Amino acid sequence: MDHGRPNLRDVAAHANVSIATVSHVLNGTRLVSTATKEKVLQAVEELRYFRNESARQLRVGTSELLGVLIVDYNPFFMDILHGVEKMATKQGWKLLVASTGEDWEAQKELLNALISRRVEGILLAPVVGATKHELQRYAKGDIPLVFIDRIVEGCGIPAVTSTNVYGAQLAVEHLIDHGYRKIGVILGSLSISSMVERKKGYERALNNARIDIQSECMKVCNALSSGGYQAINQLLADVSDLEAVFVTNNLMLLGVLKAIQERSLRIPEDIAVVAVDFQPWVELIKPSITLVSQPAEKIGEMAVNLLMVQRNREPVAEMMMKTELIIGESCGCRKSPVL
Amino acid sequence: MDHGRPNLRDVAAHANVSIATVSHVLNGTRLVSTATKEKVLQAVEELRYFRNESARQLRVGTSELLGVLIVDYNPFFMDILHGVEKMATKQGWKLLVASTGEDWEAQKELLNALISRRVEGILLAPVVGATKHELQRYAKGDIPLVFIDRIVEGCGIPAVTSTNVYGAQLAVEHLIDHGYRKIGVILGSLSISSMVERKKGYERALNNARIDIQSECMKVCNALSSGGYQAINQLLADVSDLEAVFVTNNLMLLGVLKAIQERSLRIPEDIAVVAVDFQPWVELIKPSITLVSQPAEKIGEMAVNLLMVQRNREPVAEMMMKTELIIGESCGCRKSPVL
DNA sequence: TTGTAAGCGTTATCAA
DNA sequence: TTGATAACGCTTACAA
Repeated sequence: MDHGRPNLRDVAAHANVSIATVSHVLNGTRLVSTATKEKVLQAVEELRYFRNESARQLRVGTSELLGVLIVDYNPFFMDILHGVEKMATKQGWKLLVASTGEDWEAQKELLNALISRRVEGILLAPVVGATKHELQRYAKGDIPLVFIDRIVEGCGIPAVTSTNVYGAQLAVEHLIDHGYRKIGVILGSLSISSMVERKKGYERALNNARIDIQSECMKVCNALSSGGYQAINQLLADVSDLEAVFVTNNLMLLGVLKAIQERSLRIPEDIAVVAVDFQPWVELIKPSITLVSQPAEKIGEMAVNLLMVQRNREPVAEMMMKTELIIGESCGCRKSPVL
Repeated sequence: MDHGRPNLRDVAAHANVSIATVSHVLNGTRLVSTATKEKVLQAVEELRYFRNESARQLRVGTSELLGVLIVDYNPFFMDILHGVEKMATKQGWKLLVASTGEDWEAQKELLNALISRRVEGILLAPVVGATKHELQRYAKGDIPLVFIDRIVEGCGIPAVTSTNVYGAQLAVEHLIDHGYRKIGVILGSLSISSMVERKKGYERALNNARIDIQSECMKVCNALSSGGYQAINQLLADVSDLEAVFVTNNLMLLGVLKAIQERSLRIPEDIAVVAVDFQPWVELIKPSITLVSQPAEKIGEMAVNLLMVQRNREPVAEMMMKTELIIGESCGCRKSPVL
């Protein structure tokens, strides 16, 4: 019931041709004389005809929609979305976007909605609580699924992530090179693979340097600005001789810096800081923040590529994008003065 | 052709009931004995049945999709999207999101795609070059359209914006109250209503204070960080005795601050700064930036509300959300020290 | 309490 | 170069 909208039949009648001819003109799917072609196009214009996609989809089976489930609308996922849209557009696909808000039930409902719409593929940042078993059911379906940013191991779903362990290790080793020994780390929920990996990188760096890992140096909080704020305050309370801190995402960094400013601590003299995720604003902070940067946009692009590979029934696995350590001054390095 | 997927008929056969019964069970649309209900549900489970939305939509006419066309994936539109999703979810709608990248042709193509999918409504940040005439055609259709953030006047399309003129005026008047007379303004393209309005606010403030408006104090640039960077440099070159600058969005502010840092200018002693759009990071800048803040999330929520009002065929017009001046130190105000 | 069947607007296979 | 027509999978009047 397409509320009074013209359909192919209306256009056909208006142009005095058959319904099939109109369809073929619109799709360029067979030769039509220029005369009738023009008649049809004019009728389309006059009646303001717009094809009913759901009818087309029902007949032909392709939705030309890409489902993207992110966690929330934060800058990191925005960069990913940008990359995703760029690649999706090349296929003529549009984006069905939703945020799960780290809620497993919401994610389930959204996955079902996407499957019901027969999207061409699903990009998913799996949510805390996502269990292997339940996700495997979705992997079994004929809609290709690719994890972004995070992973749930052992459910055979390919993923695009970044070299989190290595990046974290690099960052913490850099702190160690500066001579710091009491190094704290602020982590989001450890049910999320990326956080587990960053923790592992932190531990490796300390182990390699034969520094004891102390549980009070490790704070787990909600991965938001507010969490970072609380965590750094706890860290400073619990570890009196804290020299440096590794902050594992951009949102938490905001809270950490806020708390440090409130306490009038100097960076890096009183406390050195290294964090994860580059965002343009960090260049403005004084001293500039040393960061492990992930190529978020590239992650988005690769995820769509991986999806396409998977649709061709080729075997695919995890793909890790290279992180990079961007040296600022917050670690203790001195920047050469600007000319 | 739903590639080997089970459909209602399969489920019905598997449960030994009619196709109608299955449909009714799934939709709770008529009384079914608990016995058969269970049989059906089990069949659904066993066959992993997922309703084909396009078939439902074809039959019933509703897509339960909301089209959202933003300009790009920047923090301001993210906040809007967050609000939009919140309200859309209450209706059970999903979001079809795309960015126009300020490209009129892309916007046209995207609008057509949304209409073809029979979305329940369209939220649109109209693009530079969007002419009244062409947009009116879309307004005539039966899909409700609401402008967000920006407006194209005289095409009878309702909009949710913010009090840009007033906000800008307030900001510039605040600078004037500090005694500044040489006040520059950095604007994005003037084909965008919000920028025109902020310009108007700037001019009003100067006029009210009987300050001459000088064309070299007004720089128009692309509304990105790079644009802000170039614009402030030009401004400083052209106006040797510049005292203050009003920056009309958050992205441009980034570039402006970067240039100011590079030149080692002090804020507010050498140049005072007031800008538009609050983002969390500005709290970390020293001195803190004085800002006109727009309630971006609320704009998104209201836009969906307006859409619904419009669907009920009630008359609707423009709706302006209140901006707020957040006083920082960059204008010359002294903040009381933190306890 | 359940079943039958028409029809939503396309595309694509025949046939002319 | 064009037309008639059978699906696609669902909802929903109407029957039983």
